Amino acid sequence: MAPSRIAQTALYQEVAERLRLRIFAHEILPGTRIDEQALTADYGISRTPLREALKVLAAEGLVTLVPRRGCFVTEISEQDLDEIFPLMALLEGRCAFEATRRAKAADIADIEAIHQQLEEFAANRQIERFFEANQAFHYRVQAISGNRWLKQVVQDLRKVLKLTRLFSLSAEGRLIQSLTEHRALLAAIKSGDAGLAQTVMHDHILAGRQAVARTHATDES
Amino acid sequence: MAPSRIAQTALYQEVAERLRLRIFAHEILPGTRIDEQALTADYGISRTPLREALKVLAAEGLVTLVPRRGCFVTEISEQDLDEIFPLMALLEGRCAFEATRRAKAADIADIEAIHQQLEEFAANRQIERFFEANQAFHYRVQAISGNRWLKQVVQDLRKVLKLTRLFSLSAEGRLIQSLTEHRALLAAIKSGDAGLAQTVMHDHILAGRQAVARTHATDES
DNA sequence: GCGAATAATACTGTATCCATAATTATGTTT
DNA sequence: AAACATAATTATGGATACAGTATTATTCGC
Repeated sequence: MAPSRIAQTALYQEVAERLRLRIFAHEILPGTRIDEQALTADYGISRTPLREALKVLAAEGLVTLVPRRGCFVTEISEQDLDEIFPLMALLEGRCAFEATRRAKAADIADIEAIHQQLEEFAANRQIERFFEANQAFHYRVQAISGNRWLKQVVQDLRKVLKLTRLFSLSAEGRLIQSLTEHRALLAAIKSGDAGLAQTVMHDHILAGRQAVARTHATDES
Repeated sequence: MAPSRIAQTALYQEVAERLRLRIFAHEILPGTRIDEQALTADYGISRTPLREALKVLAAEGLVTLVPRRGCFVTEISEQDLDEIFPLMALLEGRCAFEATRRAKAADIADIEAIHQQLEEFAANRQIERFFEANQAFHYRVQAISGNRWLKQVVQDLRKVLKLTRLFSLSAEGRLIQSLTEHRALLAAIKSGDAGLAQTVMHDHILAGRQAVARTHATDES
C-alpha cells in the first residue's frame, strides 16, 4: 500500500486557518464586518469555500453570522472574560490533575524542556517567544492529560480568549509572575501531587484574568 | 426603531437543524455516509446550503468530513464516553454550584415545576417525556448558573453524547434511580448548599455513564 | 433646509455548472 | 478462476450566475 497522502486539506480549511491567524493577530478587529467579496478578491478564490470557512469560524465563536446582514468578528465583553476565565481555570486545572497522574518520564522531560525555554525567553525579555512557549506548555499538559474532549474544549475557549487584544498585551507586564507560577506548576507535576498541580494551574489561570483586568484599567486611563 | 424581525433563519440553518434531529433520532446511524445528492433531492434544495449545513454539523462534532471522500455521521467509542462523561460531571457540577448560589425564588419555582413533571412522567412510565423533562431540568440549571460559555460547552458535549444510541436506551432502566438523584439534587439546590448540589450533580452524571455501560453489556450479550 | 420616501446599488443567499478525484466495473492476463 | 490494471461513472470541491433583501443616496415635499 502506497503511503497515500492523508487527507489533503480542502480550500475552505486553509481559508479558515488564514482568517484565524489574521483575527488572532488583531489585523481584523472585533466588531469589524467581514466583506465576502473583498476577501474573495484578496485571496483569489470564489465565495463558496470562503462562506464555508466562515461557517466553521462561526461555530468556533470567532465570528458572528447575522442573516442578511453579514459576518462580524466577535466582540468579547468584560463579562465574557469573567465567565470564560473561571471556566478555563476549572478545565485547565483538571488537565493538570490528569496530566500529573498520567505523566511518564518522557512527558516530564518534554514539559521540562519547554519550561527551560520559558526561563530563557523570560531572561532575554523575548516576550513574543515567551508567549508562544507558554502556549506550548499548556498545550503539552492538555495532551498528556489524555482526554481528547477536555483538550478540545480548552483549546476552543482559548481561541475565543485570543480575540481580546488585551490578552496578548497583558502578557508583558506579567512575565515574571507567570514564570514563577510556571515553576511552581512544574514542581507540582514532577512531585506527582495531582491535587496541588490542579490548584496551582487553577490559580495561574485566574491570575491571568487579573492581569487582563489591570491592562484594561491602564489602557482606559 | 421598528421591532425588526430578529434574524430570519437561513436555509442552511434549517437544514442543519433537520439533520441534527434525524441524527439524534438515530434515523441516520453513526458511521453512515451522508449522500449529498440524495439529501438535496429529498429536501428539494441545492447542494450549496446543504454543504454549509454539513460544515456546521462537522464543527459540532456530529459528522466527520473526509476530504474527497464524503461526510460520515461521527461514531462515538467507549473511550470517548469515558472521556466525555467525567468532563460533563465536572462541568454540570459547576453549573449546579453556580445555579445554587444565584437561584432566585422564581428560579427555584421553575425547576421545582419541571421536577414535578419528572415525578409524574416517572409514575406513568412515560419514558420519552421523562427524557425530555430531564433535559429541560438540566438545561434550566445551566441557564440559572448564569455563565453563557459554561452553558454552551455543556450543551455542545451533550449533543455529542446524544449520538450514542445507548444513551437514550439506558434511560429506561435508570428511571427510578435517576428520579431519586434528581430529588436529592433539587433538595440540595433548595437548601442553598452549593457544594452539596455540585457533588450530587457530579455523581448523577457519572451514574449516567454506568447506566450506559450496563446497557452496552446487555446489548452485546 | 430638513426629513421622509423611493429608487438604485451592493451584498447575502441559493442554484447551476464544470473539473477533478475516487470508486466501481469490466476486461485481460497469469 | 482469480487478481490486477484500466476505463467509465459518480460524487465531491470550487466557480459562476441569478434572485432577493438591506442599505444608502437622491429627490421630492413640507
